[in-house]
Amino acid sequence: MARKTGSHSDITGPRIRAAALRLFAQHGYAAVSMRQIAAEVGVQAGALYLYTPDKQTLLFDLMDGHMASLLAAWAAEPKGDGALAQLEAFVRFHIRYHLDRPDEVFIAYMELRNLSPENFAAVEAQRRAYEGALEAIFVEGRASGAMDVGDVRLTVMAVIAMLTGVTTWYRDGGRLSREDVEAAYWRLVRGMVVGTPSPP
Amino acid sequence: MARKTGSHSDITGPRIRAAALRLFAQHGYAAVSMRQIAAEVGVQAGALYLYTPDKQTLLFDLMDGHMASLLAAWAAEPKGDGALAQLEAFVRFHIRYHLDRPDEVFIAYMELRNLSPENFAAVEAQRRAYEGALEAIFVEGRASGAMDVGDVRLTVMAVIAMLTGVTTWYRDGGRLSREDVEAAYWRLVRGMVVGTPSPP
DNA sequence: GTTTGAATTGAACAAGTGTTCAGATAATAT
DNA sequence: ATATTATCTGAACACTTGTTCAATTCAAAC
Repeated sequence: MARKTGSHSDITGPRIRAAALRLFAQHGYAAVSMRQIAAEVGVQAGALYLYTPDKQTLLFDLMDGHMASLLAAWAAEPKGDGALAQLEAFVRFHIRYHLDRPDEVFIAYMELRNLSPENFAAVEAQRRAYEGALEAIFVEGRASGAMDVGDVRLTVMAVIAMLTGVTTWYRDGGRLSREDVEAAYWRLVRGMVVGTPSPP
Repeated sequence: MARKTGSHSDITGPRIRAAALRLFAQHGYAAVSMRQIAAEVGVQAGALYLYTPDKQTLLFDLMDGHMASLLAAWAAEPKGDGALAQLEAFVRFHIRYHLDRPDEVFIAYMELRNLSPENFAAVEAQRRAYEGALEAIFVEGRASGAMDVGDVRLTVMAVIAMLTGVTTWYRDGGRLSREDVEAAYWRLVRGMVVGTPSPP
């Protein structure tokens, strides 16, 4: 036997990416075999190569697609006026977007070392572009006097690490709602950049 | 030929752990073979099994040992009086300790999914104990009125994620000294928990 | 100098790896 | 109903995987 009934290229392609995403996130790129991905889709391993040239490209497409979507979504986000309003928008956007895509986020932060040098450079460039968006907000906030930012680069890295970490502990249906979480993180970030009353 | 000249059990054991640590951190547990570890030590793959029952235990020992050392080091750290002083001690300790052991930290946060269920539970318990140390500081800080902490658990996770993230970007000999970094992060954390002047 | 025992080799095992491809099948176009 | 083509199978390729173990070698004890 060969081709299954109801098989279509435009349905199998996305299913392969979805299966790879799930399995890579759960077990890690190196620990997942092409045969496992194929089994999840209900297809033989050879069929995967109709949709991806190799395993490495499969990983790269997932990460590259995720970063591109992230940048596009932030570009399309309504930002409000003033640096503080933009910072709040960034914080809430980042949390919302990341909580909606835990597998993509996990892969994008964990599988960088499994990318070939060229693929790594491409993903890294997108990551820096995203960090640049937050950096621009801090620069403007400092210029306008709305914020008291110390080292901009360090603050960017600190805030992003803090926000992204939400995916490691937040679970839907838990003690806190997503709105609770957004508000709590915004309160923390706000405290980080609006000068404290009197340093000791 | 068999046994090499100058080979000793008490020298090979640590060298195996060191090689495994380095390779696991660089390429990931699943991507590193026992033969690669053996080659790094200058020994045949079979010899590794004099020092570890299997690959999984090798990983677990590294992670378990790291968490145990971390807890012991924090317990031995001079903490000072008052919740704010203890928080500063925690921040500085965490950064210093983690910057000194980038490979251990990387493994402890990235290879959890490669642990067997029992081993995972053991490491997770130690992680929770460490988080508990920070949680206790926040609880005391709130009780004494020295801090304005919202959700304690969320704040614990946020601060630890933020601090641990320092290992992803800090490089010795770069623009900032370790003292700069410690001071900058402490400033940020302080702002997160000492009430801001006037919420909008 | 001989015996003893720990440390290590090197080969073997069965299973799994990513990838290729000729051939088989089913949907589509005629 | 027939021909065409995109889709998928199943087997094969050469190689790597974690782990075991009899045989070998070296260092220390006597």
